[in-house]
Amino acid sequence: MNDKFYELPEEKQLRILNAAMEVFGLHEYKRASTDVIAAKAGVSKGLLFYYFHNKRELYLYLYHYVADIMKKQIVNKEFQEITDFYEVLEYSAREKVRILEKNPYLLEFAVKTFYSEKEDVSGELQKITVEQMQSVYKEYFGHLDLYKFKEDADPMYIYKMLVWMADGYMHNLKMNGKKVEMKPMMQEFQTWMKMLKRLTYKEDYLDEDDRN
Amino acid sequence: MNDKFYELPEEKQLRILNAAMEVFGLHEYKRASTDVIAAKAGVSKGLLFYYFHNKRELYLYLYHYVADIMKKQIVNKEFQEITDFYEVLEYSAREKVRILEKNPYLLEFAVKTFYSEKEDVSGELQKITVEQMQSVYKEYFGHLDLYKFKEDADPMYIYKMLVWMADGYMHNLKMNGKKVEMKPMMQEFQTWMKMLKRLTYKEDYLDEDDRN
DNA sequence: TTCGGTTTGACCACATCGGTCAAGCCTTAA
DNA sequence: TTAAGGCTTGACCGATGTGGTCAAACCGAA
Repeated sequence: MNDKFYELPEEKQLRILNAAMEVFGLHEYKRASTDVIAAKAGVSKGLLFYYFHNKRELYLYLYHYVADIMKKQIVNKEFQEITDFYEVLEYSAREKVRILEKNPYLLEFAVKTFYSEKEDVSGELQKITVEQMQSVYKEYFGHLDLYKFKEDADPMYIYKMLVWMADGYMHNLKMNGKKVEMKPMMQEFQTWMKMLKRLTYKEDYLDEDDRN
Repeated sequence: MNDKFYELPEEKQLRILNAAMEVFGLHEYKRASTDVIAAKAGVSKGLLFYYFHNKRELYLYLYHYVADIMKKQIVNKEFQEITDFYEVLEYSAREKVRILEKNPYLLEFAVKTFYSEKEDVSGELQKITVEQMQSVYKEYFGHLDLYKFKEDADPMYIYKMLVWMADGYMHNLKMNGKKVEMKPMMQEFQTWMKMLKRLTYKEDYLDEDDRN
């Protein structure tokens, strides 16, 4: 890509990036039209190709951009200092939702990126995602107080359950044409967590208000 | 559509239907190519349009076909006679998975059908799905022993949680490029249900082996 | 006023796709 | 053996949409 892109006013960069995220998020790679992206960004197609020499380059840049945002937000100081499993989950859930509110099409883009066939871009992407998943897992479980769990409760498993539920929950919203909003989603998420905590923690580590 | 289609040998009907399910499941409506469908079915494009006069008709037929399969399997005699919430869930889960094993692309088709924009087909579909959802809900909850639940446990809510988890679980599989298989999925599902049962049923209605 | 980088959008060659149809194939019946 | 008629083919077409190009216009600084 053309490094001049970075010298654009941030507002213009964002207009282009967000437009691209929206279109790539709404359609699969091949049908995501550069014409539409340029139009949504309020910019000529020529300019788009001036900064990103071709569609593939734009897509890949976008991918790294999105991945960076998410990683930076989640793996930060505050995060490292929390040692309770459920507190970490709640914290990072909150952060994630905050990002989604700021970048409305980030979610769609991520979903399409993971679930579509990717075609042209396939090889390169597959590698990145797997690596990143593992690194996130490590980050999550490295420094946690796992002794609070009952013997027969596998934290990794609990974690996955919650992820699946969140995933399914969002799909359900989309199916009904609703937007992904912070408040109700966090409320759901907290209900689930409370329940699971009560189920999986040893008696000693349950607070008074966990119990009802 | 041309009623002659029904007079084809079933094997040929299925070849066409399955090919269409695969292609519509893999790509969104507009990019699902009739050329490819015909090729996968081992049939000329001309023949495809001889039986289904246009793409839209084929798609709509396929939708009803799939919906029928699922409904027939789930809402049957055996089903009506089960009155325990969790037994019903397990039964219908097992049935659903059995169907998925028989029709490998049914799942993909269903997912695309619910989540894609549908464009041309939109209006008609939206109505069908909503109605069907409600009818399934009624079917599910109409004749169940809901008194077994603790006061603060909402069965509908539990049901939704399980649906979300299953949804998320399958997406997770797909993300890792794995197939949706019966055994591990049912195992997961049963673990979830056991846990939820222990949490949500009144003490009196828990069997001995629910408790560990 | 000039100059160089930035921005435009008409333009192109190409690919894809839904749908058609004249022609062939094959079974059936006389 | 032949004629009829329905089933099946696939080359073909017009329409649409696409990524990418480029000469020209624009514009701020010197």
